[in-house]
Amino acid sequence: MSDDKYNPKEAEQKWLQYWESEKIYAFDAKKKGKIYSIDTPPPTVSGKMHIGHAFSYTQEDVIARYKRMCGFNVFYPFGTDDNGLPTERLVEKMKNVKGALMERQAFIKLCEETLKEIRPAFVDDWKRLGISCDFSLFYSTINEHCRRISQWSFIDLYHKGRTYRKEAPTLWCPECRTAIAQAELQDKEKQTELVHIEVKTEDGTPLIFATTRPELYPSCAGMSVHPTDSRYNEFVGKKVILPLTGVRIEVTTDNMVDPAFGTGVVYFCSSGDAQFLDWETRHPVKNKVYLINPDGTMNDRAGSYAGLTIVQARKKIVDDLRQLGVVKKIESLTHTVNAHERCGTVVEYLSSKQWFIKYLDLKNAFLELGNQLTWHPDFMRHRYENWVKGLKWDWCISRQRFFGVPFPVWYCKKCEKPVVANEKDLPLDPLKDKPPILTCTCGSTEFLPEKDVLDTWATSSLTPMIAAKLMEPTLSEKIFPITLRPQGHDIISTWLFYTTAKSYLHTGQPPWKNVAISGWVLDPYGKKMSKSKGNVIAPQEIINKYSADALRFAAATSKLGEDAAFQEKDLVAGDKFVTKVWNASKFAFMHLEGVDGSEKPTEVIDQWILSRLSAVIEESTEAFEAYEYSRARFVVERFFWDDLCDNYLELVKTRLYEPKAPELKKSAQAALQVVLPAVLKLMAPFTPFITEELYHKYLHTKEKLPSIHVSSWPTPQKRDKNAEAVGAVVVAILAAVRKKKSEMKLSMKAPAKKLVIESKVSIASALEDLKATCCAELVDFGKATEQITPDLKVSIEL
RNA sequence: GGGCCCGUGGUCUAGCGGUAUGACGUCACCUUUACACGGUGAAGGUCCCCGGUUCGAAUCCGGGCGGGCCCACCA
Repeated sequence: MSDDKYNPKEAEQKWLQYWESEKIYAFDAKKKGKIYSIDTPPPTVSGKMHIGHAFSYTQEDVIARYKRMCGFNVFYPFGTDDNGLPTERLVEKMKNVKGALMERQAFIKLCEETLKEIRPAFVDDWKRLGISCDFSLFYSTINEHCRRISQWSFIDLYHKGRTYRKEAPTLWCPECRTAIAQAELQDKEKQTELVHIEVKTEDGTPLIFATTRPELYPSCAGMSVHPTDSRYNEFVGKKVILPLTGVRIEVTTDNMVDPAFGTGVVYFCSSGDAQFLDWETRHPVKNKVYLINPDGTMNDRAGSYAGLTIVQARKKIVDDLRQLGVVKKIESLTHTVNAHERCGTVVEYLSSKQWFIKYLDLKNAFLELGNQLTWHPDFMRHRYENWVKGLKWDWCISRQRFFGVPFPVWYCKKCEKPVVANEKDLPLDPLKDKPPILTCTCGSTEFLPEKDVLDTWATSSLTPMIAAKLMEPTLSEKIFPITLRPQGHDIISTWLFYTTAKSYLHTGQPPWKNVAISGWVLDPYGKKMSKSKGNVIAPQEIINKYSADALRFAAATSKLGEDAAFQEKDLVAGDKFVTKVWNASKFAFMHLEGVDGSEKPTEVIDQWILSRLSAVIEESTEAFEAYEYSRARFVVERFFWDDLCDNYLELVKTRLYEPKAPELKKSAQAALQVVLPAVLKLMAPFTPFITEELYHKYLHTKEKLPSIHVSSWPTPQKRDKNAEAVGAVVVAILAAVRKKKSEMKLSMKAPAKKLVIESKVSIASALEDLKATCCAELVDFGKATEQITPDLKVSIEL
């Protein structure tokens, strides 16, 4: 027995299979009582699980396991997000194709097949972590179930008057050739040139403006200066003539002009320009000119620049202006521009027809909804509020892509009136299916299908409903609103906000009760991990090198909402913990053979450890209830290592091996048979594999449950303050003796000739245990010399 | 420019009103019948800086400095 060792590789595989085959984590639809439901984040199928996933999914799983042991019927589904642009990009890369150049249905089929091929291995990474999802409650955001709900959502909002279709300047990605939403923007540092161009008024006075976007020059609509800028007073209200195009425009004033930037003169254009949209609200332009094509090239209205890319056009226009002698200066400039987060391309604003969800009028309602949520940690609510307050656009939900949920919409060929599908026919594809009516109100019988697909967020913002509706209606009503939404702070402005918005629009309620926001995993130096920096740590390799338990142990060190630098030493610590639990259990259960439960803890040291255990159960439970799993892990680990292993087990060894009377051993057994199982259970949410192994090895026959993970969370007993006080003094004396022996470079087994104790707390009841552990030959109570604590002095003679 | 978070021994971290927790690393010692993947001990800290509140501050308040994230601006 003593040389048997724990092999995590074998054991973890064994338990993974066991949990799955025995359906340990299955949601019990028939069970009565309280449900704890989780809106599990569906990871985007894009390669592999990364270390950030490994940490955050562990953190939510720890909570799920705790709740399950507390008796909740835990509803913990698992989904994958494999809809839309990210999948298209992945498939294009894997299969070396371009969606835009393929036949539409062939590309969709290729996406579906590719997903089918890679999904199982992808999901396996999550299973390997030991998360306790019910994997039979599975969804993919592109499957029928999700398409149905996603299309229903659109129709519901359409009938509620919350969707509209409009031709308007929209954020546009020229690389992906689709409209995108505000939330999909990312900052990008860019090196560019600020070109100073001279124009003249009608009477010939020169005026110089500076721009980073000279390619938009053909659509120049006006110029502004700051109203208090004395340099330009004389220009206000006058017209200037643009060289090259000959267009006359008026100089106006605008408070938004920064006199210190460039020359203090702003020119604004009626196309491809974020600034214009803002300027236009104050300086209306009658004839807008859009210069840029959906693919990022210049169109016919750009005259001789037609067909050039934006970058080419910029160069050519500057060259042409230079030949006219009006380019006065070119400065280089680094500035931040908006780029599409999926591909990094600088976005443009293009006028196109798109579907929107109208919600800018609901900011206050969204803020109120955010208030109704319990945030873990609380300060994360500011991120949400900040985002809601800063919303400027309605939500553009149409995407000019292929692999996504189709809009359930057709248009009358004659009057363009949209025709929306019936709910009972969902899911459908207007490119394949017929509209629900034969004749439009205008009399026409011809309809055109909508070709656009829905924004992926339009579907993933429905996950609470998608999850709940995996169950039959009466049950899904109990599951919704979901108890917990776990997610990262990077997607508060997308996933969290959109989900809240949709829930409000459909139901008027918040989608969840709690949100738990996990932090990032940074590299050991505190920098963000990225493939380009080469500092990525693969969780699969970590699990192979250590174990899933060790990885989870490390993941549970960082608090919710806090970024944590990845430290390999945390894995070493996890590994050591697993070994230590194994050995301590082996020791304890070896001495518990033959117990019948009639043993009573009569010795004060045994009462001490039991009382300490109760204190730890209280602390751990309290921490878990506040979603502070890291504190829960910390207190249990300290109790286990310090109180239990280093002190208690040493203090009772003599009584266990060579008891002076049988009752003395029985008293220790009475404590051990409570403490060890409790520690295993307190640690089960963190290290589910080793605790399951030990449960089956030693406790299964007694409790007769199929798994420690469906056993009950320990309950604290009444504390024994006297025993706790005695225990604390005994531990302090033991430490003093150990220190002395260590200073003398002696073995801990070296005898102590004499020990004198001067303590305000009487420790007479623990004397035999202390004496044996210190190997003291003689113990006296009386005046001692060495101050240990204010209430304790000892003298040690070796 | 606005908001939020953070700043503790070499490194990471706990504590968040009574001068400091643990891990890793370093050093010394101990083969003690659960564990050498161990045990015992040691060295190592102006708790970012300056004010204030308080009998007392790492902990609360104000102001700096430094780092990070989100948002806005960027002609």
